[in-house]
Amino acid sequence: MAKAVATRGFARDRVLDAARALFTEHGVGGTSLQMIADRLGVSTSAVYYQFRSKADIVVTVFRPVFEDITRVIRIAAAIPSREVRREATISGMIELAVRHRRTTALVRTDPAVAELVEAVGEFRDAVADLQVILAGPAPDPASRTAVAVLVSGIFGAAADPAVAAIPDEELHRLLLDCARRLVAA
Amino acid sequence: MAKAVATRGFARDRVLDAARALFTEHGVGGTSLQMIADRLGVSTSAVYYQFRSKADIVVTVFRPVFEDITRVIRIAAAIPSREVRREATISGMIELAVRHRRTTALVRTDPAVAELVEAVGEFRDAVADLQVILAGPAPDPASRTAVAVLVSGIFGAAADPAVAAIPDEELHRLLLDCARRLVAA
DNA sequence: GTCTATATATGGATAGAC
DNA sequence: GTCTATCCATATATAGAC
Repeated sequence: MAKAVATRGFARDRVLDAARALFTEHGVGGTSLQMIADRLGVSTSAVYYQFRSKADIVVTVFRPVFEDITRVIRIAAAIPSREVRREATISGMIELAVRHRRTTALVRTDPAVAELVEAVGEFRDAVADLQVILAGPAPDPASRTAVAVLVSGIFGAAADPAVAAIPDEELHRLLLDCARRLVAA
Repeated sequence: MAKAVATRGFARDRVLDAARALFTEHGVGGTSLQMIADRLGVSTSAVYYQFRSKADIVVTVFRPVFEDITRVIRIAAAIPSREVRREATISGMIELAVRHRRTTALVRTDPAVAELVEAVGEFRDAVADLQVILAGPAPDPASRTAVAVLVSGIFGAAADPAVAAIPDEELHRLLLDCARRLVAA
C-alpha cells in the first residue's frame, strides 16, 4: 500500500484511466466519483478539480471511440463500390474494436452510454451512418439480422475475457475471418 | 392518466413486468425501486411488500433465463456426438434468446447481472457449461474467438431494436443461418 | 492541486398506521 | 395490501480553507 504516487501533471489522464477501468468492471451507472477518487487515493473534490461533472468524464472517455467510428465512416464514404465500401467499414470497425477493446464493449451495451449517444448528436450520427453503410438504406430482415449479429458479435467478442490473452493483430485477423463468414451471402 | 387500475391479485407479476421493462431501458443499476413504484402508480413500500429487496426482484426476473440455459445444457449433455451436441446447444440457445429477447440482452452485458451470475452458483455453472460445450475444454484462439462472436452476436442481435419487428419464428431461422455460417469451419 | 466541510438529492430499507 | 413517515447510506456537486 505505497502512498499514492502523484506522478504529477497528468492528473486528468489518471482520472480517465481509473474511470475507464471502473466503467468496464461496474458499468457507467455502477461507478461513482467516490470509486474513482478512491482508486486514485484522492478525494472526490480532487476529481472535480479536473472535471466539471461525471457526465464530463463519461463523454471524455468515450469521445475517442466515436471519433474513430466517424473517421472510419468518412474514409468509407469516399469509396464508390458498395461492396468495397462495406469491406472497408467492417475492417475499420474491427480495428477500432480491438484497439479499444474494453471500452468498446460498453458502447454497444451500457444503458448510460446509450443515453449519451442519444444526447450527443455527433455520436448519434456516427452510429446511424454505420448501420446504413453496413445494411443499406432499406434492408430486408435477413440483412438486418446479419448486421446485428456482426456488430454485436464484433464489439462483444473484442471485450470478452475469453479472448483477452490473444494479441491485437491475431484477434483482428480472427475477427475478420468471422465477419467474412457472416456476410458472405 | 386514468388512475392506476389495480388488476388485483397479480401485484407481484406487475412488479416483475415493470422491472423487466425498466431494466431493459436503463439497465439494472440504473433502475431504482422508486422508478418501478412510479410506473405502477404505487409507493416503494408497496413494492417492498411483494419483494424483500431489489436483489430479490433482480434474481426473480433473471431466474427463468438461467433455468432455460440449464435446461438446454442438460438436454445437450445427453447427446454423445460432439457435433450434434453443439448443434443442439446452439439451436436451444437461439430459441431462448429469441423467446426472452429484451431480457437476454442484459444477461451478456449488464454489469449488475454479471455480478449476480458470479454470486449465484447455479447461474455461474450454467454459463460455464455453455462455454465448454460450445468451444470445447481447451479451445484454440480461433475457436475462442468464434464462440465469443457467436454468443455475443446471438444474444446481442436478438435484443437489437433493428430486429424488433421480425416475428420470433423468422428471427430464429435467420439467427440459425448466421450461426451455421459462423461455426462452419 | 488537494483538503474539509457541507448542501442537496436520491436510493434502499423498515416500522407502524390505516 | 397500501400508505406515511422515517432512517441511514451514498451520490453529485459546491464553497472555501490551506
